[in-house]
Amino acid sequence: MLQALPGFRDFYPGDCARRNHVVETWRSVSRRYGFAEFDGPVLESADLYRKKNEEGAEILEQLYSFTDRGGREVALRPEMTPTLARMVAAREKHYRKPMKWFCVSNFFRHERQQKGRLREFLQFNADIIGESSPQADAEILALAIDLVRAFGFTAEHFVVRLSDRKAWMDFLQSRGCDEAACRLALACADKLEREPEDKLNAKLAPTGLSVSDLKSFIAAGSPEAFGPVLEALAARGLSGFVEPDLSIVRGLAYYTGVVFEIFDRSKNLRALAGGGRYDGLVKGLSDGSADLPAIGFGMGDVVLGHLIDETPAAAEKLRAALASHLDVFVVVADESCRAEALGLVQSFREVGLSADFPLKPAKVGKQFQEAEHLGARHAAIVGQEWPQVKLKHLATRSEETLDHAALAPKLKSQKS
RNA sequence: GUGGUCGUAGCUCAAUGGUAGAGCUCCAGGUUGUGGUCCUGGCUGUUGCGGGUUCGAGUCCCGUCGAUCACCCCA
Repeated sequence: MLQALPGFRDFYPGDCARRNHVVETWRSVSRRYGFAEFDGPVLESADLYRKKNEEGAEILEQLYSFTDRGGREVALRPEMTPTLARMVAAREKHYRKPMKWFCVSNFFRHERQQKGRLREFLQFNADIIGESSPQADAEILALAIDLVRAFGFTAEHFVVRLSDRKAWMDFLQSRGCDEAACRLALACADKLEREPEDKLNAKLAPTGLSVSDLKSFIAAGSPEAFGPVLEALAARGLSGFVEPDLSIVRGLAYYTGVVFEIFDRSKNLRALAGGGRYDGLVKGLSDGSADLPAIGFGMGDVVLGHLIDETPAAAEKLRAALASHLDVFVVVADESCRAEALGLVQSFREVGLSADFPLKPAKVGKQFQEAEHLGARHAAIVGQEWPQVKLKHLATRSEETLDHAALAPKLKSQKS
């Protein structure tokens, strides 16, 4: 039997409910922060991604690209930032600054899948464009923290590691590194925990630095630039979620200031989210037509899902959120009353209650079983008593008899 | 792209080279208009696919596809 492509997922009803819950959580927290949702096309010109990655970057290898029927080279989007930069550049003058935008979209990368990494995934992105102050940095960090907290995680489950590319560049330049040497040194700093010291020292040779130089810079701790950001987070009561950690450099070349990654405390998983300040990127991607400072981050659904599953508190919160809740199941106790039952079902649905009923004749006992399986709160029994109807509250097993016309208004008022 | 591990029912897994099984799910029943439990019965397999070794392969060998983990990389 044909199955889904490697790294692509089927969303059966349970998976879909889960995904929707994640998306709705992202959206509600973002709106609380005053961010506006946007989206762009799933398919873009391949040039959009080539422009940003001149030097044979991995991401171009991972592009789902093809030639469309019009002879254009196109690609499924592997990330949002180029699209965002394009959109911002096109209408930059129409929006007041700062622009606080977020999106929840699916992305595609043709790479070998493993834990926390698929070929198609959902990612939340949030950016503040047009504001360079540390207040914007703190706002983005606070959003990232509250986004994770909204799933039931606390400071014992995750941590935001905060670093600063500018501090790194200042340090490297003070040691005489040119641009290429800086890039090389940052790449090595990113691998300090993963590659043996002598190998890294060999790589670092052109920069005139050594592993111990990098380590002592990291050990020097928190640069002054963190001050305002940390204060703004402290004022929100969010200090406990952030740790200055200069060992975070992130792979991308375009970051210019604060960078951060969110990790689970057990460090079982790859980064839950990551981002930073990229003040030159909009200008670069728009060929100079718009020059705006920006900071943003992304959070994927795959690692987040793993962490939820591994954290009892979060898993329980998700389970509770997904518990099915049917307001009322209409039991057709007497088939001769099916028409009346249908009318009753419709009256529930028209006032906004969720209602279900058996599509074919079934014994009353089976119908109650069905009501249970569907997680119904009430059962309404339509039979010989019509126009009177018995209403049963399934959890308490209590019953009352009401006129059919009174049922929908009653349940509706109870619910609200 | 490189390497390790693993592919048996819808799901989770058994079966020394010797007749492919269990639990759960699902479906149907358990006679009068009331429940998640319980009882009975039933369905599903070219053991991922293709070769090979063997009297005989789910089991051993090769290939292939898929899954998974790591490397790489992480926008």
